[in-house]
Amino acid sequence: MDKAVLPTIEDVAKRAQVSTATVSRCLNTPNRVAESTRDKVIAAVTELGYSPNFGAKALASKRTNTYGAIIPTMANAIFAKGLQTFQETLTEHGATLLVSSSYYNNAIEEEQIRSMVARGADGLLLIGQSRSDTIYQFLEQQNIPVVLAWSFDASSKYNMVGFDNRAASLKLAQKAIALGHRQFAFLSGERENNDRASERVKGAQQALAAADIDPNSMPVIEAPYSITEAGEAFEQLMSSPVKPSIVMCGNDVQAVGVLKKARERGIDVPGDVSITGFDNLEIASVVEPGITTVHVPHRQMGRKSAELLLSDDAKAKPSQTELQTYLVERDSLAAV
Amino acid sequence: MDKAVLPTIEDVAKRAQVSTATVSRCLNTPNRVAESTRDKVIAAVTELGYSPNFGAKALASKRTNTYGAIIPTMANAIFAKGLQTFQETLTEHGATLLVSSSYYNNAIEEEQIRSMVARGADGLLLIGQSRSDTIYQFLEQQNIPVVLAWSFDASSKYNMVGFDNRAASLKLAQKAIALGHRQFAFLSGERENNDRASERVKGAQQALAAADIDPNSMPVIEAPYSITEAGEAFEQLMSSPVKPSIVMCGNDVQAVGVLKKARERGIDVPGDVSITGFDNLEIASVVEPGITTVHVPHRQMGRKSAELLLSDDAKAKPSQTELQTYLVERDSLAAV
DNA sequence: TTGTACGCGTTATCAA
DNA sequence: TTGATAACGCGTACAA
Repeated sequence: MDKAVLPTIEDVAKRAQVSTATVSRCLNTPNRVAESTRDKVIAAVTELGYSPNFGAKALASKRTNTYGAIIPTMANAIFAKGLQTFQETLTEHGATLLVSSSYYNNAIEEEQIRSMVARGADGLLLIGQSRSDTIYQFLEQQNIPVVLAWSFDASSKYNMVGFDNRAASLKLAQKAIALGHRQFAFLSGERENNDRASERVKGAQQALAAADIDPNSMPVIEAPYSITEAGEAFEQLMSSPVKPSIVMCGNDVQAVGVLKKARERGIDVPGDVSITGFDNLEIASVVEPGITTVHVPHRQMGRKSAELLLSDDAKAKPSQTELQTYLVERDSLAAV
Repeated sequence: MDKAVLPTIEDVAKRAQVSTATVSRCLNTPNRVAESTRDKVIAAVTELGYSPNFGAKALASKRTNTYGAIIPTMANAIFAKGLQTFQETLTEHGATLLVSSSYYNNAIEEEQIRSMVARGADGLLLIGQSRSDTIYQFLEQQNIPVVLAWSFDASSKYNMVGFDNRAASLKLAQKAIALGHRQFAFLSGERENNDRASERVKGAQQALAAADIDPNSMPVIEAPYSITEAGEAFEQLMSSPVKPSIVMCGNDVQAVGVLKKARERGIDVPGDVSITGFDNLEIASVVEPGITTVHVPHRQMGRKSAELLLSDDAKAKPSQTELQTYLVERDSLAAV
């Protein structure tokens, strides 16, 4: 069976006895059409089951009404959750979502950006701000609205919807210091090209410095955001001559990995060592003990990003929206 | 600043001193072009930074090289994981992914399907098989290749890449029966328009019947796939006069919710009650005790679905691919 | 192997 | 408020 021949705008025009221009106006700017003719056209449209050809529309209008999101990976729940509301908001406004992933790799991300632009994306959601000048230039040349999310920088020349990773991590570290911790270790995500990860480490270092603890006394070790690899990193950390009283983790997945490994090794949490996470994923709330962490408004970020992209403001002067985080205290962090 | 004027195929043609037809051939069927001219064209393309206009290409070729996935929600990790590999596979083949979500609602899904078709999707990934005849007819009329995933039905007239939910659940129930359980309860996801959920319940019922246990002795209660709501459902289940020795859950999220609530109520797992999950998410492996569950090949499903859609087979005779599941035994299920 | 020329289905400009 | 018509940029017969 051949692909059924779909009705075109011309078929509708003939049936409604108007011009194609009128049909087009009916669909796009209905208030510029007399009600009587509008009714005729709408009738013809429904009778024929007409729906405008996407390619033709894109070609003529130079807009696709689709927006792209390039995230490190959907397998990380924080991005999946944010993406979900991003898509919801787009859908509410009749727009469509294109998705691809960068695997925390700048070169791949750059490729995806170019590909999405070539696909006619009307705007882009990107994560964080560390990428090459080349690609920023490219985006400016193409004049594609962009929103950078999950990070925040008030002085950025781009649209941002995010939160202050450093400040949040600093607050968490201060809490630990107040509980008497002095010997810190940080299990971070890979920091190259990941400003969220590096800011979280810096926040902890800053808290230590402010409390007159040498920031260099805190070993920083990197591992992927995976339960097993975080567990291995934890063993490495604990095999050091001076054992930490607290291990701060780059996110909740790592924290849970550390907790699991600690359990296997008979290390009591928080008796022998305290653990903190980041993100406030469900997983942090169901383990025993619950992970003390930072709540991040992932869903809000998705929504605000979409709204910004859909508004015309995104093309005008850049806007920075800072969202708030807060501490979630559970039992994995205790007084030393 | 206006949107920069992008180079067209004509600009490339002039620069390379060939016709636009040759440029087009160079890009789409390079083997039909002499190497020497090909080099000239490619040089011109890179010098100008040319990239074909998406709308024009779609209009002329009647293809968008874009595929749509409509899933219940990305917030459920199983779909996020499957979607991730689906997208990876598309990207490997130079195709792009459109995403939207149905919230387990048939009417919304139908709307999304129509929208994606209108957007020129070359193929669609859908979850499960329970939907209206109307929409199946629509898909056939439009002659859009479709793959139904996460379910399996060898007799389907559509492409399927999935697994036997009923058989997997049956196996799990049999294991429990072998361990001496007789008093079952089932905490299911909402079964309306969700064949995966209803098949899982049926599998358990079938196992009971086969063991001469009255399937009606197993209360079935529905709850959303959420930790807190599963916990509430569990309380309801435990307030019944005859308490179950085992609660089988529709998925791991529910199982974890039940476990958490049990802990709060001082109910020992598996001492007082056994729990089983479904999906083998990470979350099932990090709680204490670990959740006995069924491993589902989510990533494989994503990949196979994409491959099928990208191959021309998807348009030809429907193909059914059954993937295998297996039991993951942990400590939440024990002898009674 | 290459070029000419038309068609794809809309939107948008301009006149009426 | 409506209609005629020229773009929009590419693919692809068909011809050379």
